[in-house]
Amino acid sequence: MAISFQLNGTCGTARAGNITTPHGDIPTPIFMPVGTQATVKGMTPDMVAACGAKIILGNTYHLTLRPGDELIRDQGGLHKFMNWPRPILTDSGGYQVFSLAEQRKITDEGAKFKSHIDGRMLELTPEKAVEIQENLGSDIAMVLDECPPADGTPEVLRNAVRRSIHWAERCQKHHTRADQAQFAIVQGGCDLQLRTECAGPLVAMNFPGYALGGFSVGEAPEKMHDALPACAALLPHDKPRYLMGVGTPRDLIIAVGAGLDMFDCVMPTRSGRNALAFTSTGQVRLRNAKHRRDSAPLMSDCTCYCCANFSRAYLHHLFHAEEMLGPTLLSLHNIAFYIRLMSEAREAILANSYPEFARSRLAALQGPN
RNA sequence: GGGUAGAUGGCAGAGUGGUCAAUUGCACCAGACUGUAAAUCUGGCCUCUUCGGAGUUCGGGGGUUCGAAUCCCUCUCUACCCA
Repeated sequence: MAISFQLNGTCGTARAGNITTPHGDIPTPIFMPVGTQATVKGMTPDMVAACGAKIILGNTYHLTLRPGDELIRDQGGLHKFMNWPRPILTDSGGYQVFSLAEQRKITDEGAKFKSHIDGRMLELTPEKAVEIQENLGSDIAMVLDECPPADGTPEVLRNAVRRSIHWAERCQKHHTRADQAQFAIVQGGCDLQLRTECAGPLVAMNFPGYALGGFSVGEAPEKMHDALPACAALLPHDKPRYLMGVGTPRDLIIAVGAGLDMFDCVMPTRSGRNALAFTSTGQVRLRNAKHRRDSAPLMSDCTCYCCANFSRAYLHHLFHAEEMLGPTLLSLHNIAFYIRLMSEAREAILANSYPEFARSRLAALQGPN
C-alpha cells in the first residue's frame, strides 16, 4: 500500500487522522494548496512549506499539455522537477471536463479536449490519465471522472455517475505503481440517491481513499452543506475522505463537521492574487480605499510572514502599484490561514469540542465566507 | 514686441453644425472568484433620480442658427518659433 490512514480521534462525525505517504505524513483534516502547473502560483516551495502545507496538488491535464508528463518523468518526477519533496496529489483532469466544457467532447471511451494553449486535440481516457499520473509520480492519483455542472439534468447526472464508475474500474485495472495510491471519486450532484448508487460500486472496489466530486460547481453553498453529511457517510470510515475543490473557510468548517478529511481549492491563491484576503472575521479586499492609511496588519493574531511584517496600507499600496509581491504575500497569508484553520479544527476534534469550535468560528465570519 | 498652434469631464486624448452627457486609455470606486484557460473578469465613474428619466457641461464673455464642444467676434491663458 502506497499510503495508510489512521484515525486519531473523532468528535461526532468529525474526524482527526493521519495519512502516511512515501513523501511524508499528513495530519487531517488538511487543506491542500493547488499547484496546477507544478507551482503554487507566485510562491516558492519554501514559502508554501512555511505556511504549514503538507501536501499540494498538481494537474494531469495541464502538465501533460505542458511541459509533458514524460518530460517530467525524465526530469526525475514531479517532486524533483518542482522541488517539492513532500506529498503531492494529482487531479486527473476530471475537473477540466467541467471547466473546459466548451472545447471538449465526452464519450464512454474518454474525453477529447481541444488544447487551450494551441488548439490541438488531446484525448484523455481513464488509462491515459493513469499513465500520465504515474509518469508524474504523485503520491495520490485521482481516477478520471466526469464532473457535471450543478444545472445538469437528472439524465446528465446519471450519465456522469455511470461513466465515473466505469472509468474508475478502468483506472484501477490500469494502475501499476505500488508507491502511488489511487483515489476514487463519487459523483451524483446533490441527489443522495445518485450519490448512493455511485458510492456503492466504488466502495466495493476497495480504493485506498475516496473523494466527493461535483460539488461547488454552481449550486448554492447551502445545498452542498446540506448534502455533505449523508454523502460523507457513504464513504468508508477507515479511509481518507476528500472533498474536491472546496472551498471557503465556512465550507471547510461545515465539511469537517460532516466527516471530510481533505480539501483543496484555488480560492486562497486565486483570491490572494486578486487582493482578497481571508481572515477569521471574513474577507478583506485589500484594494479598497479604506485600507490606504491602515497601519494595522491584515489579521492581528496571525503569525504568517505577511501579517508579522506588513501593514494593510502597504498591501494596499502593492496592489495599486501592481507589484508582484502583493499577490505573493496574500497567497501566503491565505494558505497559512486555511492550513491553520484545519490544524485548529484537528485540535478541537481531538479535544472533543468540535461543535463549539465550529459554532464560534462560523459566528465570527461576517459575510458569506 | 511679431508669428503660429492650441484650450474638451482627475489626467492623456477623440470628436469639428443635430444620432454628444460627449469614443478610447489611464487613474479612481465597488463587486465577483470554490478538484486554476484567471496577477483575471464585471460594473460604476458631472449632479439629482420614484432608475422611466430630469438638470447643468467642452477656457471666459458675446454672437450666428430651429439647433453649437463644433461657425464668427472678443478677452484670458498655454506651447513653440522669430526678434
